Amino acid sequence: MINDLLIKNITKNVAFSKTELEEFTQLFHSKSIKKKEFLLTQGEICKFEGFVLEGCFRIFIIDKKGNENTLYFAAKDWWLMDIDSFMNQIPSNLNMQALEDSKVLLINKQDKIALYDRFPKVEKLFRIMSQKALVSWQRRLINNHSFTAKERYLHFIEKYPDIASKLTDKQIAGYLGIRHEFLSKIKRQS
Amino acid sequence: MINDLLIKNITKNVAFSKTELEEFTQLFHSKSIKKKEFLLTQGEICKFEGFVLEGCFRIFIIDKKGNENTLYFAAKDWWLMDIDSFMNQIPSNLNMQALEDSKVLLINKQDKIALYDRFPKVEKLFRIMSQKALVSWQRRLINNHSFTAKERYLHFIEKYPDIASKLTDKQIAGYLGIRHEFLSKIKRQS
DNA sequence: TTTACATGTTGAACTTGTTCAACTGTTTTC
DNA sequence: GAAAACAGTTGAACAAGTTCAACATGTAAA
Repeated sequence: MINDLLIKNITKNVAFSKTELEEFTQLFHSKSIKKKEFLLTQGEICKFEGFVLEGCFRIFIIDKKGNENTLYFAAKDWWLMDIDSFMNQIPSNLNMQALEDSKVLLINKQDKIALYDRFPKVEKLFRIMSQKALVSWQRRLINNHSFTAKERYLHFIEKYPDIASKLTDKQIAGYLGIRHEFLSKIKRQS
Repeated sequence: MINDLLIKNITKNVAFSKTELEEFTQLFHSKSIKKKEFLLTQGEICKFEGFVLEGCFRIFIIDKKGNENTLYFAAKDWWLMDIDSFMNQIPSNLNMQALEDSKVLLINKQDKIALYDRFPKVEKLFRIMSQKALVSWQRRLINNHSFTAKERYLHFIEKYPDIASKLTDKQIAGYLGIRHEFLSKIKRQS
């Protein structure tokens, strides 16, 4: 079944009954995105929260200097959304691009609200998911402060080898917060 | 009333009835912390979630090089907690130090769980709070990647003048992710 | 299959930020 | 009120990371 991965993902955090899970997953609709195409581009309002079934996405911002700054990569079994744009219905700063042919499950705002209202446990689920994400963002900032680019690079390819293998060096550099020329120099010495 | 600030803070995000608010706030107990004393030190398990009534705290990590890396400052009307340590009852990496004589409201884990179970709206509240926090952590990481230390410094003192005025330059440097000697040089030129 | 365009590499000069040490000025503390 | 401890400043040498330009390589497209 197509929703197995989603069910497995959510029940890791909160227990749901079979019927609850059915109602839950029915509100998601699947969408295919071809390599290099965008699920969201900056300026648009983010009308969905998404869960990756297949493939991989790069979520990035283009900053004032024109650099592509990658917030995170969302591979299979990851969530992707612009919370700010979705919650407040304001234009997004984010771009979400498929790195390969991908498939996602999406839920729109009304259905998400309906889900929250129908099952308080969904609030708990997203509360827990957000708090876990918070912890990893805090860690990432500290890592950026305490480690050199080389250390961060080695840590990244060790921790996420599957994602790293799908990326160009430019994209990895955009995640590490360095220029790709410098990443090239780092790789030479290591 | 001592709890007015807390009530105002939570009702910004979720509406509660008067009786709900009473039950909610009753589970918090207040604690005074003298300047330079610690609400939490690394190695301890974080047994509380806290809300600052008065004063200001610095939440920092000591990294492998021995540098004090500040995650954030929590002034009046802010929450402070080590989510990871609190949720999973594991030793904390964080230190929470009062920058001046301070007063906090604390809730322990059992009471927090009781609160979640009693009022599903509390799940919503902390879900929303966490998601908002997530957005600002994402922004902060991007800012760290796209701006120089000088730009980050000027941005910080403009955005948080009240907090900045309570801090030593060493503490500000620890938040910006630079050495205090360099901050001194930045200030000279600006 | 050739063209065109992206990605990756390298070097040289440059900017940003670090390190260490010495010095000065301020708070604590006894 | 003196001594100790800490915060801030400065300079010089250094390391980390950027910029720009030139070239090489790979890859998508016509």
